[in-house]
Amino acid sequence: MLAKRTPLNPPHSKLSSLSSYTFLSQSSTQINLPPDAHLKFLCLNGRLKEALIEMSILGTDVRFRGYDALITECVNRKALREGQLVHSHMIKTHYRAPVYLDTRLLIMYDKCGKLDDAREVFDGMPQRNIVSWTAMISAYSQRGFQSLAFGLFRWMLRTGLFPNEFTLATVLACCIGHLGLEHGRQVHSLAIKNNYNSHVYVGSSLLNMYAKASEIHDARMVFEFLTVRDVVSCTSIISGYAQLNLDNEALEMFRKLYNQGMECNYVTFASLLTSLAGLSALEYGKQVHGLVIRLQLPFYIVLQNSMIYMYAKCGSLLYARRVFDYMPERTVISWNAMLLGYGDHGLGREVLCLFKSMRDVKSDAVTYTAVLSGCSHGGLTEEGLGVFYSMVGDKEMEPEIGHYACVVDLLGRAGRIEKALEFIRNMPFEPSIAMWGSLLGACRVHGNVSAGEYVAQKLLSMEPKNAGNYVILSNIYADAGRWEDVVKVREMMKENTVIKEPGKSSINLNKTVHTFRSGDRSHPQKDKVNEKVRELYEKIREVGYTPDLSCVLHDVDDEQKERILLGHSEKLAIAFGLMFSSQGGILRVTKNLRICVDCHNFAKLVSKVTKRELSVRDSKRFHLMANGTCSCGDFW
DNA sequence: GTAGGGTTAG
Repeated sequence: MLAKRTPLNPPHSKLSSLSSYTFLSQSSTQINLPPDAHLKFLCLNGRLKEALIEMSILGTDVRFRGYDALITECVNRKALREGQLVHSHMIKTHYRAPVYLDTRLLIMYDKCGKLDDAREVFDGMPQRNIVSWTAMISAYSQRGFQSLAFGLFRWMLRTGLFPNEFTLATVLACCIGHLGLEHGRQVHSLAIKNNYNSHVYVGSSLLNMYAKASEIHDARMVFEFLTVRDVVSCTSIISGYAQLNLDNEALEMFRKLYNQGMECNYVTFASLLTSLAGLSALEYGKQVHGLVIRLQLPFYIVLQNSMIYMYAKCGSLLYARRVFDYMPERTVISWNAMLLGYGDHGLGREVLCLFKSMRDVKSDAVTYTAVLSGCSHGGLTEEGLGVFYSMVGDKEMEPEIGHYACVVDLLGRAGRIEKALEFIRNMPFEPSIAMWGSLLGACRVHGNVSAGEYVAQKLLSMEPKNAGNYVILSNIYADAGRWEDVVKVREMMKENTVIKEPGKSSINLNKTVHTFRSGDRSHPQKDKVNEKVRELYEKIREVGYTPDLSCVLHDVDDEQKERILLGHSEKLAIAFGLMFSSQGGILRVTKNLRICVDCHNFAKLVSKVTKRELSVRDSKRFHLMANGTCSCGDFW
């Protein structure tokens, strides 16, 4: 109970020679405190000025400890004003600070958010050591000034100073992305030369640097060579996979390390949940949620955000919303994750309602992307356009190319294709692949052949190898009965040696992910599954299904085309789900590409004849199919 | 005294 103690003032003449002060506690018990502790006590109680008066009469050696104690307090409490007072006191009293104290001042300014003042201290230092350099490099790096940080590091090397493990870990963290990779490799060889390579801080910084530059094999190599692994290095490799969408690898890595007894914290789970979202692995997601509760991890916003995203991506909007509603505090990312979830499901009204209720946080570029694409997926054209023009009017948020792409999508979906083309002509960006791609889809839905040809020409010149674009153009010609042109599309495809990304669909049953590929011949149950597809095919033919042969661009007869269509991965996954799931529940299928028209028709009618709800998540959005109709309104 | 991993889109 130091708070109410009053220091006894010993005669000043004795101060400098004293190594401790005597205090009287409330209960009159005498205790001794060293002078730096006393100063700290004054500082803690808002009596900094008294502390500084006492400082003026202390001997040099004691003043060093006193200043150190005061600056430490200021750093801990991020007390800039007090820190500035201590600094000016040092100047006014002509105190010659050793390199240690100057470094502490530099750190104080940095921690109080005063980067320029930190640099001023750094520049004014008569001497600098490795700690001063590292602290300054770290200050720049942590505020995102990567090139300034790296420049300082190079300057340090030129002075002949050698980096320690702190410097290396810091500087590697600012070698981010492809541009940083070259620098990062040089720092890596420096680390090898100095035997810091397997240091756990340097190592995790290093493997993170490689992963962020998409060099995941190098990242893994660094991880394998670590002699000591801790929660950060383990999380780094998992999140490395997760950030590159290598979701299976992330999950496998987590499982392996978890079984080896790795320590997990909220960052580990946040990264893992991103991958589980990618895998639509709802059951695993729930298990992680349960584990987080069992471990009694506190409400870290980052983790809750990841949880919202996972539930939404796994089709459980109710759970996503529950997590969102229970959050004691939210960031813009929490709102964005929820908005994106509603948008993915085509719930435009919910998107707008949530957007209007945003409080305490400022919307960012992602918020607007989520709202605009949500309006588009929900068919709310005018509302979406209103949001876009409010952005244009609001000077604080300059629309980016992605926002313009959303508007093209909005107009296209509403059938206002000429308007969309005009919008593209007048916008301040070069049109992107995404814009032409969404317009081509609009031309198909609205049967606009001439615009479709124009758009396809633009798109194919930018992206000649993407098979999906040819398929949609073929659909457009087929719908118009222009069969000769369908043949031409097929020939164009051959000329361009198009590489078709293999279609893949998966379904989660009994806590196992079952994945099917187009024309799958390797699945152990393939015969039964094919039989089931055939059975469904016969049933839906009775309610009006005809196969859309324009979805097949192989040069084969119609019978063969039908066979190819029936082998599409989502049909296999749906059939498998119907065979092995319990009656009544919703079937959730995830596909890596955009669903084709034929599979879309197939799934809608299957939902009708089997009276089962189907959820197909493709690369664009969710399609919720029930009783023969789809939540996308046949537009995607 | 100085250090490493993280959540939302595309």
